[in-house]
Amino acid sequence: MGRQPCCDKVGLKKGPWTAEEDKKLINFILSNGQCCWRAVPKLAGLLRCGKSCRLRWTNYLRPDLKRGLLSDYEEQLVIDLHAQLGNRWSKIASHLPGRTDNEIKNHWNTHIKKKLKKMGIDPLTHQPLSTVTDQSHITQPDDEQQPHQKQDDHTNPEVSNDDHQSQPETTSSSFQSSSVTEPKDDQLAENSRTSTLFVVDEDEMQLINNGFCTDEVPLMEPHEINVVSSSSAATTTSYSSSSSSSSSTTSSSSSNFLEDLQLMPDFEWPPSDYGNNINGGSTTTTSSAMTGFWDDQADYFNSWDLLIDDDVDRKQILDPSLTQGPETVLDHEYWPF
DNA sequence: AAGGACGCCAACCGCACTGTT
DNA sequence: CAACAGTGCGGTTGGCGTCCT
Repeated sequence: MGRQPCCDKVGLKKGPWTAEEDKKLINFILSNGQCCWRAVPKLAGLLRCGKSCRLRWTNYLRPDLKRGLLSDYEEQLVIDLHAQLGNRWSKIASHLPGRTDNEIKNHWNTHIKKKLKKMGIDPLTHQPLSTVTDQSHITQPDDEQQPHQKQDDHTNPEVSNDDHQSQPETTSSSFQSSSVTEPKDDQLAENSRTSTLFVVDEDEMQLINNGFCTDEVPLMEPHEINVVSSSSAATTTSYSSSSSSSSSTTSSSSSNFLEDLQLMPDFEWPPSDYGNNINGGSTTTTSSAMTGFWDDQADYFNSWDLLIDDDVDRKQILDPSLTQGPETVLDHEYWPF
């Protein structure tokens, strides 16, 4: 039985998103939160499939995203996590605040892979290349084959949701980490306890263990969403078209987008409090940090009229008593459908 | 200066998983 | 329990920008 396509593709737009579309999507999620992605394009007036909307939001528009190249620390963390998790990018991303699986995946394929190869380490097995090739070409003639059996994990009935019992021995490589643990993952936790290479300090450890999961974070406050100015919204140029890998152009693509969307010239993005608190604490801390930011930026909402047309929606967002806290803005119960 | 090669990344595609009926 | 709907995830691709010749 073939799966039904996620949406009726006839008449739907594909390709890079325009500022206008971004605005509509932000506007809609701002008012209604994240739910029922299939319904989003219709309700938001977008000629996109829901999947595309979700992707655009999670990978690009979400305000808690970090932009720019991965830091050395993040990169090392990715390498380390990859040694344990394989190509499970979403899981890896869950350990890197503000990073998306797509971003990490891209970074892995474009930067880290090469780096490791240069260092004489096989990016697939995290073993020294010489010994790896001896072993790998026997069972994995294809250089790109996955050592961690990502797909098989899902289909193996003996494997639980977190499915790491199928982790091959190769994961206990020199890149094993002592710092990365997943509460639900006994096998990985066990591996982690026995490995030593990647050491982080306590704060980092706390950050990692608290699992600032990007997938858990989308509870965002409306004030976190940059407002599209009428001028930038008028353009039909795709922001993504300016993206590039070089550091200079990366900033131009990523931050240009944010800059373009900013309405208030002195608006700090991301809020310094936000970042500091994230780096220093748990998701709970983050939440309170966000609340603090929320308070600080209360006046900011006065300029939202161009984004939110519906007064009621705005009141719900602006009035904490109506929202019962910022998070409720995205509460699914808010959805009238 | 021109154009081909390469690198990068946003977005798409399709399968898998999970929850609901 | 099967069928279906919704969503998540990872692999792949298209297009743009930069580099190199």
